[in-house]
Amino acid sequence: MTTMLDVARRAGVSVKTVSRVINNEPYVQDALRERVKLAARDLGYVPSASARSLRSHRSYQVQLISHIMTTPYVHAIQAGAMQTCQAEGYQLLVAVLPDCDGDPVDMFHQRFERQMAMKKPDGVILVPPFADIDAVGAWFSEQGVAVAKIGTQSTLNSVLSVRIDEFAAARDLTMLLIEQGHRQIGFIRGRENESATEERFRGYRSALDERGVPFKDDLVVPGTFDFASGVDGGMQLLARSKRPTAVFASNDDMAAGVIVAGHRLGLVAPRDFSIVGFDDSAIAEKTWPALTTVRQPVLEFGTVAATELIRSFEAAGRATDSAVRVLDHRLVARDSVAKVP
Amino acid sequence: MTTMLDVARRAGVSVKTVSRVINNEPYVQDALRERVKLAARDLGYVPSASARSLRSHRSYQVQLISHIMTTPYVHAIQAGAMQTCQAEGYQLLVAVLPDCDGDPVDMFHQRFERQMAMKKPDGVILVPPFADIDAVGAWFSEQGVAVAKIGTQSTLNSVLSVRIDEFAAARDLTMLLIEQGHRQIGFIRGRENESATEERFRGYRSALDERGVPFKDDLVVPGTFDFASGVDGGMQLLARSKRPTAVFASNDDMAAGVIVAGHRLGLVAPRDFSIVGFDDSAIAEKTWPALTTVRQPVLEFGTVAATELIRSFEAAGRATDSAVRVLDHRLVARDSVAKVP
DNA sequence: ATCGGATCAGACAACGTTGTCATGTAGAAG
DNA sequence: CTTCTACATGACAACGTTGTCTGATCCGAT
Repeated sequence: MTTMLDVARRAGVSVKTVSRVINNEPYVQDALRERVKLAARDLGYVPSASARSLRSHRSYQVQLISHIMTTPYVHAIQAGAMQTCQAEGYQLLVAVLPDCDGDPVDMFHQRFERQMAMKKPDGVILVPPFADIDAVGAWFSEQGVAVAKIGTQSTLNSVLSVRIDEFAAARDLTMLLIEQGHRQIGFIRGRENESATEERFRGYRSALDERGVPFKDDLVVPGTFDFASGVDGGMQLLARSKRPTAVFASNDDMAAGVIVAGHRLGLVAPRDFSIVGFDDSAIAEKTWPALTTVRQPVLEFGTVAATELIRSFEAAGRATDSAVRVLDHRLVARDSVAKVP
Repeated sequence: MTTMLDVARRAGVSVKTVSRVINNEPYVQDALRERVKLAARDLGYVPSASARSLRSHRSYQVQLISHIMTTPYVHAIQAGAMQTCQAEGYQLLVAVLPDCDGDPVDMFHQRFERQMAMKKPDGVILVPPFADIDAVGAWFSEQGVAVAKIGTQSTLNSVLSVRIDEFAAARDLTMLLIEQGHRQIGFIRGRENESATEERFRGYRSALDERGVPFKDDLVVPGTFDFASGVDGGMQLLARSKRPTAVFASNDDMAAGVIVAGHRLGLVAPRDFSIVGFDDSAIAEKTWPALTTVRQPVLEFGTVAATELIRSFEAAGRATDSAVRVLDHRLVARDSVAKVP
């Protein structure tokens, strides 16, 4: 293994100068800088991450923390974050905290205290539902770790938040249904205690109100963002004698469930009922009919979060500006919505 | 931050003794061992990963390398591997190598040489298509990194391989179709140059031969394991005047595509044609009809690979036994297959 | 009593980098 | 011509752990 010392000898300078060149520090003359770079390239020198982080107390690692790993939403965020991390010379660590009851903050404390001490990540990316628990973000902040939250409304000081305007998106989507003549629109909620659930519902209600469509309590059923709960919700809504003409499922997986529920009842979308999802995840174009939905730039969530995070501790001296990045959403009209006859 | 020195002082021993206790090395008396453990617990001591790996030349990291991050197959493997790594005190790093032409070995060399030098992972997990390129596995082996390959037939010396018997699984699935009276069975292949593609095809052919069903060349169409290619393949097979009565798609995503292709042609499964997939991935139960398929224990692939990997460098002295782990598959009969009228 | 081996514990150096401080140089200001 | 400042470089220690080596103790066998 070639070390800084080897490079230093080859370039005829001290190790410290090599270090300065490698880390782009000032106070090295251009000619010398070039000589060192050349020597490093010649020898195929690569800095040792462990030595570097041992000495500098920085890990060059970003930790992504999620509840579950097998949802396309989390997956896409991971893909985006990884892309950025790789490009910037950071490493993305992925951790999953499985379900467990009790205080989430305690859980985090217990689970991450050890890891934080071992290998303090420079930053963490939090996705829902953790992003929605202020105390979790606050805890990491206290530990001196930069925090980026994804998809949440809740904004905390000194914490970056990346999301779309879920309210507006849900409102747009509902408007589309109303414009097609629907006035009986069922709604399947997401997991409770997540801001997305509430925002999407607010958007739905707002569109109703705005267009003078009466809101009916019994058209709203609970859900948990997963396929099975979509089937349940779909059965509840579609089995009625006077069933809604359209269903707004709070995400695509649940919307796929509603389609299946329809089939079980002998109903085919969009002939017998219209259905919309949310997220534009992979399944949205794999169902029949393909889902009309609203696209979140999920991959971009990941890249933006990672980029801002890295920027924030790269410029360590500057104050951590708690920014909120609201990215654009986009309505994706496919085949699951039809005009009311 | 509390260090070994703090623990040593508190327990009244030398740092080296603390090190021995922490790493479960022999030659420490039980009483002393307990005293040290107590002191460590009292102080909330956690070893520093960077110092440890700087000195011991081990990273306590396992690297998962995949082609693409957004497939449920890779995802499940990641989830399994992570689970094990977390439990064993290792960290799972995830890297994605996007498409690019040229020699894959060159690509790996270029992309990982730097990372290998910086933070030599103790082991790597390779998934298809990389698992199928012997030279890639060999390269890592040469670098002194333990290698585990997933889902590939190709076995290399001193490399662990975790998979199911794809041939037998495909054979079973085809048998099921034949038993339902199908004799015109279309087949959609996977990506070429992956052993899974060939093995599944071999299984299909073998079942045909065994039951005396004539094999027809024109019933086999190409595919790439993704949804869109399933739609294409489905269109090719089902649009014919004399269409097959069943289709074997080499994975579930493509099978979902065939269902959609059917709809486009006005055909409904399983009434107008039967369809089977492969993998039992998440989408298999989200389609209508739900897919009959064969389940690969993908999550277990991850856990087994990680476990064996860790075991292998934990017992560094022992010879690296190049094992092949063949896990059990299971036929999952859902609703996409019907008897031939 | 003496020896030999197994067991136990500690002193010390080393891993490869970066932070601190000291030193040297050149140009500007007095 | 001196003094000051800004820029350039290097010597050295330190980060927290583990590998190596040496020494001490204990037991049973000579």
